[in-house]
Amino acid sequence: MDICDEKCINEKMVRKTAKTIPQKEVIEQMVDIFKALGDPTRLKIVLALLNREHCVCDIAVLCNQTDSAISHQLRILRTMKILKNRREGKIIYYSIDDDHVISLINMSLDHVRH
Amino acid sequence: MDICDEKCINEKMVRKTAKTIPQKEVIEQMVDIFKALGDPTRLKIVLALLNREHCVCDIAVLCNQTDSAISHQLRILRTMKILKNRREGKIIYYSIDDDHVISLINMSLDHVRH
DNA sequence: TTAATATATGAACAATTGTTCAAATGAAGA
DNA sequence: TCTTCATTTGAACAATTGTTCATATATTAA
Repeated sequence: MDICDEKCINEKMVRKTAKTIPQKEVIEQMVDIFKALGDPTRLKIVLALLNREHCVCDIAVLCNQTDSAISHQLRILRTMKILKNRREGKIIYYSIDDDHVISLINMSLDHVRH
Repeated sequence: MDICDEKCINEKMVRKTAKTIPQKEVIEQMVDIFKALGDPTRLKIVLALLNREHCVCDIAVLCNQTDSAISHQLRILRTMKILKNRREGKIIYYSIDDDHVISLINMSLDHVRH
C-alpha cells in the first residue's frame, strides 16, 4: 500500500483497518452473492422459489418475462450454486440450493420493513 | 397476471406462489441494498468502516482508488442511508449508519467461509 | 423417424454503471 | 483578503449487464 505522508492520511488508522479487511478473493465472492440478488428479476426468482420449486415457464409467468430471459438468469443463479434443478421429462424444476441466501433475503426483508 | 392455458403452466401453483412474493416496492428496496453491496469498491468501503470511522482520503487509500471515485461511491452509500458523515474542520469522517447492513455483511462472510 | 414442446444458448442491442478528469465548493490559516 | 487543502460535482468514456430474437438441444409422443 502506497502511503504518502504529505497528504491528510492517518497512516496508523489506515494500517489498523487494512488488517481487518478480508482478502480480495473473499470480497469478490461476497460481491458476487450481492450482485446476484441485486437484480429485480433474479431476486424475484429466488423469492418465488422460497415458496416451492417451479419449472422455467412458471417462473417466467411469475416474473412477467420471456422463458429465454428467465433461462439466462437461471443459469447465472445455478452457476453460483444459489439454485439447483431437476429434470422430470421435458420439464426442469428449479429450487433453492443455498440456505445462506434464504437468511440474506429474510434479513433484507426485515430491513425494508423496518 | 396473464396465464395462458395452452402452455405448460401450472396455474394453481403459480397463483399460490404469486401471493407469497412481496410487492414491487419492497422488492425494489431489497434490490437497492444488494446492489449497493454488490460492487467491490463499495463493499470494501463498508468493510473498512466496520472497524471505525474514516475520512475520505483514508478510505481512498484503503480502496486503492482516487478521492473522487471514492467520493462518488460515498454519496451513493450516504443517499441509501448505509453511511453517515460528520465534519471536523476540512475533514469529513464517514461511518456506518445501518446495523442491518452489518448483519448482511456478516452473513455473507459466513457464507463465503462455509 | 418426424413433430411438438420445454429449455438453453449465442450474438446483438440498449441501458446502466464505475472511473477519470477538470473544475467547483467549503473550511482553515496566513 | 488570498492560498491551501479535503471533498464534491458534472460530463464523458469505457465496461458491464439484462433482454431480445433466432436458433439449437433434448425429451416425449405419434
